[in-house]
Amino acid sequence: MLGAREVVSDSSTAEILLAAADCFMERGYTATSVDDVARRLGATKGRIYHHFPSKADLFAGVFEYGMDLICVVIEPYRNMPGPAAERWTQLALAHTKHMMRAKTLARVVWEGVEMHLRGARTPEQRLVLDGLVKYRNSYSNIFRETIVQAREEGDFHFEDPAITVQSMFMALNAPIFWYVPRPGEDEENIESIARQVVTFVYRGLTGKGELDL
Amino acid sequence: MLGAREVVSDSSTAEILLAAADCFMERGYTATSVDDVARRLGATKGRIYHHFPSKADLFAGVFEYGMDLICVVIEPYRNMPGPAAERWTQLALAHTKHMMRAKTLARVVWEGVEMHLRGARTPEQRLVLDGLVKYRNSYSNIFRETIVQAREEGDFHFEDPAITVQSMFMALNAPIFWYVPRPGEDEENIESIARQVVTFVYRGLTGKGELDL
DNA sequence: TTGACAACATACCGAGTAGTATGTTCTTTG
DNA sequence: CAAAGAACATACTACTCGGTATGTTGTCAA
Repeated sequence: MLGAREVVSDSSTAEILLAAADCFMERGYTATSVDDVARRLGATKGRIYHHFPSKADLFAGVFEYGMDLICVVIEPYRNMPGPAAERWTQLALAHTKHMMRAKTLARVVWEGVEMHLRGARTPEQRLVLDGLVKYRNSYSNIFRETIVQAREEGDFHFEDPAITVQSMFMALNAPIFWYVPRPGEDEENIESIARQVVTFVYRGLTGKGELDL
Repeated sequence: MLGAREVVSDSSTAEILLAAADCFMERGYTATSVDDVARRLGATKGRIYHHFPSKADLFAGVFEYGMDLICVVIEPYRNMPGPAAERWTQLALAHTKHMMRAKTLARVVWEGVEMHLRGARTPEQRLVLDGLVKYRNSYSNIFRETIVQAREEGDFHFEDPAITVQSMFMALNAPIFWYVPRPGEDEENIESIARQVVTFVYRGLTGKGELDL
């Protein structure tokens, strides 16, 4: 996607990406030094700069890796036949579960979007970020088209699609901020949480109740 | 709240807080230097360090200022008589509108919570952040108690209150990430957006529809 | 008038940090 | 087996940042 990088088949590069994801999640982009990532690898900067031209590109690599993963996760449901509302449910469930399973990568992607919204940065970093956010937008468009179609089919009800997609994603993504994996009871926990979160959003999309102000 | 600082009556200190809020929002905590804040003020570090012992305390000041403000905003509805569901609607509307009107401060508060969730930091910074997050939790407890009461009254339906409160707040806070104030048409815009967002969440809380998986 | 203190500005220090230039070792290929 | 390049490690530079120590100016009470 967007040129530059082939699929991460190199195992050394993949190892760097995972270590970088951990660091970026724990401290955030600016607070993470390249030396931090190297330390976590038991290596030195040399290794990282051999594979990535800059810290920004390392971050971009993690972002893209995270996006690639979640795209694979929801792929089976993208073109599912049947009502759009049911397709949305499967997409949302897969998405939300992945938010918890790959919490680290998900938060890096989040920070990437946040950084982009902040603006600023150097012109070249803008270009990189713009590309990444375009990737991210193509992902969110999958959901957008689905809920719009479900509205046309009479199952979902809302006014502005843009506002609705934002509200929806924020709620679905929420677990990446508070979910803490507990070894052992993980899988059933994830299932239960995802079900509750998706139910909440599903009701928000299907409900007809108006506010009496 | 939590000792240390009296109400911000000093105008110079207040000016510093607002400039700091702008900087923290634009670049984030770590990427914002004390010199950045000083530059925005047309001053130097000396002025800031005269009023705040450290960068962390400056951040804490902004956080506390932001929390003080939003507490004032929702105060009129805290003990509103009548059904909890209606009280929640008023609270949520006031909250969401404030997220857009005071977007800058709201995002600083957000980052404070995010920083706390990351853990790490020095022990003393932990103490400061812990206090701030306690403040923030007392705020979210207002909403928590309201929705639990509304459930007892039969208006809201959900399983785990913790999960529900998180999903709710994420959706209500969403505008701080994408709302961009447009001069002139602000107020009606804010009203419209807040109404749509709160309606979405309201339906999520009241709806009964189950997922068919 | 004067001394004391508040409210800053200026100058500086030590600790990082992104990035580079170069050395070293291992692997692959002709 | 030799030579070339990949995959790092080491050493270094230029720079930034949080924090402090100290200088300067205005204000105000005695």
